[in-house]
Amino acid sequence: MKFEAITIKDIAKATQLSASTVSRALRDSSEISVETKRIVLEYAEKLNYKPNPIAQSLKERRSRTIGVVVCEIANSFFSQTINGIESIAWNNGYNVIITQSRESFEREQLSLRYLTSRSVDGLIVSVSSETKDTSLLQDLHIKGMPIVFFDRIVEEINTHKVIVDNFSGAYQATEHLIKSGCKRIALITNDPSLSIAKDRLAGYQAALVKHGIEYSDALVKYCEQGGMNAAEINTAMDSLLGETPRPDGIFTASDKITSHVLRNLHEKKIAVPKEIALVGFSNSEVTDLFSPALTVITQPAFEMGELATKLLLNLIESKRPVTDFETQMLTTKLIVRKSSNP
Amino acid sequence: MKFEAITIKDIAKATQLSASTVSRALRDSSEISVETKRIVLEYAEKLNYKPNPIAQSLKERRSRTIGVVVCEIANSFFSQTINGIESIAWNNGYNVIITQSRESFEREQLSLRYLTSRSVDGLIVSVSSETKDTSLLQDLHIKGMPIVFFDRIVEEINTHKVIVDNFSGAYQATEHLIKSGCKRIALITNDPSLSIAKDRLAGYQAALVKHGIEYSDALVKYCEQGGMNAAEINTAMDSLLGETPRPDGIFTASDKITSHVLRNLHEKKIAVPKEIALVGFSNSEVTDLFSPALTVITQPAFEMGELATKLLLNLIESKRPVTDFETQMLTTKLIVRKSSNP
DNA sequence: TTTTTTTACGCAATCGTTGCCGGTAACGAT
DNA sequence: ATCGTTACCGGCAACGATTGCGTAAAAAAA
Repeated sequence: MKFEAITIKDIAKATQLSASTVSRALRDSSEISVETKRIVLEYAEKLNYKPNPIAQSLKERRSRTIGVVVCEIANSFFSQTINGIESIAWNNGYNVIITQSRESFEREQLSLRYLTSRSVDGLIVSVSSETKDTSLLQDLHIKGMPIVFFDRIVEEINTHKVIVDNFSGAYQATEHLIKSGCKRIALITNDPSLSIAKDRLAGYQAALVKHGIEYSDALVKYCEQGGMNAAEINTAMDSLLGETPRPDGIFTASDKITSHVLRNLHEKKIAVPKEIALVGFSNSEVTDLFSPALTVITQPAFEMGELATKLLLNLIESKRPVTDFETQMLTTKLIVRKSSNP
Repeated sequence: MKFEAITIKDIAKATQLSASTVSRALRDSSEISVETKRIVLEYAEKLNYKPNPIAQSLKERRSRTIGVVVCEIANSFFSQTINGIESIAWNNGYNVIITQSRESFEREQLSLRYLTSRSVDGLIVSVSSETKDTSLLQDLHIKGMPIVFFDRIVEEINTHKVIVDNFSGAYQATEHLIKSGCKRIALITNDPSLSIAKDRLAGYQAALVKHGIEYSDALVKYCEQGGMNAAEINTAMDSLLGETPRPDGIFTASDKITSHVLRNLHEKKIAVPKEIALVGFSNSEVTDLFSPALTVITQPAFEMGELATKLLLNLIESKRPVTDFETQMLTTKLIVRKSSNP
């Protein structure tokens, strides 16, 4: 079952012209007479001719397609980012192919290989929490593949990056918990190898220091799979709740972790915020409906997607190799709700 | 800035063979000697050769790409469906291009034109709530473009379809509200032109009839934009709450509508389920955390995506035109929680 | 040894589009 | 009459991979 589109040759045959003339007429070349152009355009219009982008890609050695690698589409932050990416890409005639690693290094590698073999013109990447080995990305970067990182960036690769001020976001969240009266604040975050985990940990620590609270390793839990499975978070919670004195506040550093932690607290019938206050990174649009309504740090996800795409298109369409890369840092927003208000 | 991949010609030059021989060696043709194959394969392996899919597409007149049109990625139901679509597509060496209409007919048309001009091999579509004119889709279908509809299907086009049993889902939900003691049950649903809205309305009505409750038009509200903006839902709610006697139960027929309605009830400080019970279609993974925990009808979104893709691949890879189409109907699941338990 | 068959490879065309070169006709200038 | 210009258009080649056809050399059969 095939869907046959009409080609330049069809128009050439019908108009008794050569393919090259038709091509030029369609591209409004000055070498073609007005009359010929009229005939060709009329015919093309009638048959609803659309140039075959595959043939164009082959000829121009570019696909007008960008590849996106995120860990999970069904995650508010990333789906919002993707919206931003698509909006800019579409406006510039670019196509977007989305892949997800589901926090698996192996799947990420497969995605990258797939996308590059599919001849994408550039990549927008947020790495998985399993990704320690960045050699493939390095390789692609060196070979000239335009890459923009966002959110979970790879520090050692020098290219455009889009992030939020994770340090200050975490600082704000932690400070807010302190000001709400919490004395022992736990942090549950992603794998420590991730850039965002490092920055958020630093912000958390800085807020503690600032307010004269002693930092304790025992109150910081890392989730290697970033909350993909509940078990990981439950283990972390069990450990935290075993501490004496028990934490009276938890700062969670990702969407999934935040909701899993709240669920865990519900299951254990621990009152939020009365017994334990909760503040978390989350871009979900329904956290105001949670029980209790969640205090969250949100990221300008859509804007991040837009920005990353603009930067990528700059790279792709730059005539000469770019060596001057920038890291754009946007700001987070703290939305105070009940979960942090004992 | 260009990323140059290695081609068959590079291998040909290096091995002193012709491009055709290299091609045949790579495809393990019997016309090529074992020794030559070894040399070629070794070299290809060393340089990490990957055939250029664009060139292959041009030659084979297929892109191994499927286009997806949904109204919104950042919606649990659709993002889960997309996960299902991608999993099957990838396993079969197919690429997925996702587009969103955001409930706009115009954007949907643009998406369809874009995808077909991009030479996708087939389409998976869930139409927008604005879509009354299906002529473009009809046209594509007639011209031989393989199409599979899911969720919001187009009844008048005869092709494969994947849906859930919306009638019985709505029936269950409504009956559950009745059994929970509700006497006046309102329905807030999508634009009535949508297939799912019709089926869900019918299920709602059937449950009322079955239990001897009179149906009233005043208790049914349609949201043309399917809950894309809160205003639409607030208007519907104001109207419903103005009824006397006021509804004591609401059945909401989509993800977005459900959360907007709950938010509206919160704002109006109406106790759920005490004053008004709430049951809604939702595939969000956090409705158990809502205040109160939501009773929901969930759909097997991932499976729907998988199934739709399998059906589409059947169409695409079928040698002869397919005339025998099927409509696969999966079942919904009612998850009872607090919001319906006065 | 001669003829036939088999093996193993190259040539050229193809997919749709476009850049480059070349060619022709018309026209004015010399 | 000859040359140069300009306007307009066609042919060829190429992008990378694939394939039908042709053919030299090697092997087998006569």
